[in-house]
Amino acid sequence: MKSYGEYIKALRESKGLTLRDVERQTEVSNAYLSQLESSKIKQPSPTMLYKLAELYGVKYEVLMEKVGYPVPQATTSVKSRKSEETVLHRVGVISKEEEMELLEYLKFMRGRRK
Amino acid sequence: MKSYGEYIKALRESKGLTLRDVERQTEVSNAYLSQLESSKIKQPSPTMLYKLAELYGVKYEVLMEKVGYPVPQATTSVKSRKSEETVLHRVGVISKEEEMELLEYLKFMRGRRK
DNA sequence: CACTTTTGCTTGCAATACTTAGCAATGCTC
DNA sequence: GAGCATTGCTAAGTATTGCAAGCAAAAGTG
Repeated sequence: MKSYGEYIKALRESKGLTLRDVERQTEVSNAYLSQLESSKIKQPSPTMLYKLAELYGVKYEVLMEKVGYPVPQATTSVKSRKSEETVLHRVGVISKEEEMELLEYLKFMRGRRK
Repeated sequence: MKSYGEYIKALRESKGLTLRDVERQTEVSNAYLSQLESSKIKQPSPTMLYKLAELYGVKYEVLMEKVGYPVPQATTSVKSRKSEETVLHRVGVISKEEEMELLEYLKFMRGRRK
């Protein structure tokens, strides 16, 4: 498996850009870019990856994955979509009584706010 | 806008977990968790956020966004969730603020009952 | 060839993520 | 109430991110 460094280096070169070109357009120092391309940085920040993704025209998630971060939509294989985000799922099982009470409270909240 | 710290703190408390409970289940030190909950860490790593998202049953992207990282699908604020057939959804779209408050209230409800 | 500019890279250095150790306050058990 | 465990938190330490400065090799330019 290719290191993420080789990957982003290939991207840059395919666009015919120098490290300093990229520095100008992304505000990331050429020194740091160089370290990135040789995979010397273990955990580059998402912000950095985003800037590069934008400039190179690749998906942000792809870089995230290359670096080894967990990626939202597990592009890799099957992800059980079990944890759909619903408020109910977040707080765990809710009894009927609790549910009723929460609904009451939500109603109250909304009435109050307006 | 509520800080990300308050948000994840509310999540933990709504589940009735202590910092050391979370430490055991996520391998993240309770000291660090405490710092996270008071937003003392400016850029917590995606890996950390992922662990918390898993444990708390929240979408990874939501935490990423709260922290201020770019998110693949720039889903800002309200975001209508896909209509799940949960009671809360029947009531309509729930904003982040409302969600926060509901979590608080659920915590209160549960504490009261025992 | 001289001389300048451009290129990728390395070397400190400040900032900060994350941990281990330990504290004060609260809660439990007898 | 004494003794012990649990709670959240801070302090101090280590490691890593990201930058500014500067270097040697390569590439113009005359």
